[in-house]
Amino acid sequence: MDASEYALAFFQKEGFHRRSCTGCGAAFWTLGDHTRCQEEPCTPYGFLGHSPLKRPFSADEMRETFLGFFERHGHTRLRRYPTVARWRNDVFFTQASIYDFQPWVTSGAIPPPANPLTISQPCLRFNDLAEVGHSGRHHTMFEMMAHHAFNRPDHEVYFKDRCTELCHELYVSELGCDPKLITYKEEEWEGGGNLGPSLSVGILGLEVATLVFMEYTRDGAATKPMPLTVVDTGYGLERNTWLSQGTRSTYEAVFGGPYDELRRTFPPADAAVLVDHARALNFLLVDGVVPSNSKAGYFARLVLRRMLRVLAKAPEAPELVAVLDRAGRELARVFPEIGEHRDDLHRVVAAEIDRYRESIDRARSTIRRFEDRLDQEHKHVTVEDLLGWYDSLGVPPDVAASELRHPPPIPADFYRRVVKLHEAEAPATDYAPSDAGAPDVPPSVPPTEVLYYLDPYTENFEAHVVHTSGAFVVLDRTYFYPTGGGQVTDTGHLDDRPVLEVLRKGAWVLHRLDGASEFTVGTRVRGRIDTARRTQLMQHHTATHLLNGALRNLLGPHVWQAGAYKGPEGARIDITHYKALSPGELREVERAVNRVVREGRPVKSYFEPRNEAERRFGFSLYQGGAVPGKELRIVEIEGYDVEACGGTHCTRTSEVGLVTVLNTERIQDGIVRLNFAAGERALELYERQVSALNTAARSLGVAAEEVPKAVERMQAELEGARREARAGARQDLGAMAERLLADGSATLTTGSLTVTQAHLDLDRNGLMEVARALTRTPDHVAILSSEREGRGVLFIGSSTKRTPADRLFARAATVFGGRGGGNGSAATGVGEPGAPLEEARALARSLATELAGATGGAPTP
RNA sequence: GGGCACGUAGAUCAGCGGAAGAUCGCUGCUUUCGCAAAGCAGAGGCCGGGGGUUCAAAUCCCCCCGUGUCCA
Repeated sequence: MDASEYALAFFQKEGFHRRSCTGCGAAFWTLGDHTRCQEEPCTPYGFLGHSPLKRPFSADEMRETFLGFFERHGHTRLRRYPTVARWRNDVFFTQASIYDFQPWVTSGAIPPPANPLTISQPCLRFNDLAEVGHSGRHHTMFEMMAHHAFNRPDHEVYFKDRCTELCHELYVSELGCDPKLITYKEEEWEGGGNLGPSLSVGILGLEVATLVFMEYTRDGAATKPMPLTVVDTGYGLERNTWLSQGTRSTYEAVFGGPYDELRRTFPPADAAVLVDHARALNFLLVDGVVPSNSKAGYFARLVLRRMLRVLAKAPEAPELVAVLDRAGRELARVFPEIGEHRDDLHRVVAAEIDRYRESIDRARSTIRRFEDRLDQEHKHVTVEDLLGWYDSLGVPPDVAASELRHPPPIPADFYRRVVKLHEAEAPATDYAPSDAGAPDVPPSVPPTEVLYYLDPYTENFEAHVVHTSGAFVVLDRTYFYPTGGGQVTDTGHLDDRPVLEVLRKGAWVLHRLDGASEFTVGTRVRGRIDTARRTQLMQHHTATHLLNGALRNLLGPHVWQAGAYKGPEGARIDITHYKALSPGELREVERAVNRVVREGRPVKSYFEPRNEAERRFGFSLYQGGAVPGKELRIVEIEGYDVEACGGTHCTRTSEVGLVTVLNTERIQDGIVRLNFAAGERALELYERQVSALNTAARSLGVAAEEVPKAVERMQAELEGARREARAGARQDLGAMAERLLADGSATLTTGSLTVTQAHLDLDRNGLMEVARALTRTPDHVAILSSEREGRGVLFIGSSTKRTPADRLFARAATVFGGRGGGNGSAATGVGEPGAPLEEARALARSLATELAGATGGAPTP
């Protein structure tokens, strides 16, 4: 990046000079006479014990000071966004304040909620999990304080100069830092296809802030200016609080009381892990993450289990919920939503703790059995075994070792070796935009005016064609609803041409026809919506909100919508929940929903400023994901459910008609899916089910209500009959064996050995059963053959070691030709077509009598 | 999203190419005034589902389904 990028007028005016750090070589700006940038490792921490700021700040004070400062300087204060980045599918968590505005605001698709703005955004990062507690400054959850500005060519808010000036003023005037202590280090920033200059702000060894200026887009090797430039700053709340206090670690500075209390029982590193994880878990849970084995839920499980493991180290340790609660109370002062869900949060945590205990108990017994087996072979458990158990059973190595009589030493790099186990695996799939397949629209085309919010019942309208591309048509205005928010596309007609699909791309709505568009730009067209389909979609969408509301009421506020689909044939909603729904819960939900349907409550859809809406309804608004923009579209079912939603809805709940939940399934750990239908479709399905039930009742000859009982009875009968048949067959085969024994021509007794041989009309299993019956007595050899599909089948059983069945078979096989084998007590095989079965049996028999130490008579047929 | 482990009797599990097992629980009998206990006898299995390989599959291979776990 060109050095001129950093030659800010602000630096010139204030008299900063540019130096090259003798440590890392990077260029930096300063008012002081530093030869090195004021960041670790070039400069060691110099604030421990004596802070450069005017006074120590608590975390709450620091946050308020920061936000207040930027408010006074023309910024709008925003409430935090959820820590779970539901509006993005490339990441699970909000990892920086700018994530709140990606991709829609930063790409220019949607205006920012305020401009400029300031926010303190709780962020979650799990990459340095192992460092937490040890480094003194790593956290899984931290707050990124920030001021952002979004500049359009026609509306410049501020950029490098003003941003740096604000930052400098914050530290110097507001926080009382000696201006000579601050260095601004030049750094190139690049991410997400964008790049720009950035300044890293260092004070006495600590990087306290980063100022990033998103200015260019990467286009291969070349770069081009962005139409929208972005000021992206980040000031770590924890670091700045630490700076102001100069304590040994950030944990003491930030966590105060809860940390000190835990220090009475735990060493510093463990106490830090507990307070850090407790804070992260509070946010995760309140934002609707249910612990599970994959995706976002796994991280909740991970931190929860780590807490349990740390707590297990001390016998007098508090309960996990107590630690969680203590952290929650601190947070609730600033984030009231955390205090509101306490009881529900406890239920979720209790369920997860139970699961962990069960899981460990299971693993323990597996480990014990494994060692028992090894003992018999005089072997011991290896480190590889421990790794395997951690990976597949989830037993931490110390727990496993405590279970073993001869544990291997646990290597220090155990967890690094676990990571190695996973190195060769395929990476997670990438972000795929939802408008795939739609062509780009030139920016000169005026944005589409969407009318479906004005009146969702409109069937016919007129509009002008403003752009066409292949089969796609863009109108100046449209009532067609494009696929989005889980609601599928409208269909209908433009003049006589069928509209198969409607997509949203940026500011435009694209109508896909059944073939190349022949419309010319400027033509007036008549649009007609397929209203039967649209009505069904609206019913499904409103029913989705009703279900969501009912589920949250019944199960608790940990229930969040984790996905939804509203099609013409049916709909589904996925919710976060820690166990499968019982039939009773399901019935209750269905009843509650249909009661609200019958009540005919108004469904109000309106736009409202986001801060106002958030203040009134809280974060549960964002069931479908956080929606950027100054204004939110609110869909409110009076007294029941409120969500930010872009879909089309009925205006009264009674229009939904009927909601029937078809079934539920646990689609993954922590997520339950409800398949349902509403309106016409629900009736249709209902009718179909009733008619199926009636048909079944008729053929069973019982009343409809009796069908379950009748089926149960039939199943029991069937089971009994099958058992009888099996017993009968066995008896028949037993009788056949009796007859063979009674038939002198089939058996031959030589000394103590009895040989029975015969050709029967049975399959291999039949031969086996007869042989089994015959060899129930000791010193018995059974040589049985049959023919199946033109090939001879031979089965030999022996109840004495003197005449091993496999040896007898091997002898028979010399003429039999086929392949087969077995063991001492049973052997079987299939012969070549036309093999002499009789001779084969005779050979086996003569060997048997020979082995029994006696001479046999002539073979009998 | 990916890796690994596991699905066998009501429960917990063994068996890992050659005729489905153990322990507990259950039923009956013996013993007892009765219970507990002991002894004996017995019932109880689509070896998760579907394909394939093989003379032969609970066992080996592939694909599903379910559960657990680790890693993103």
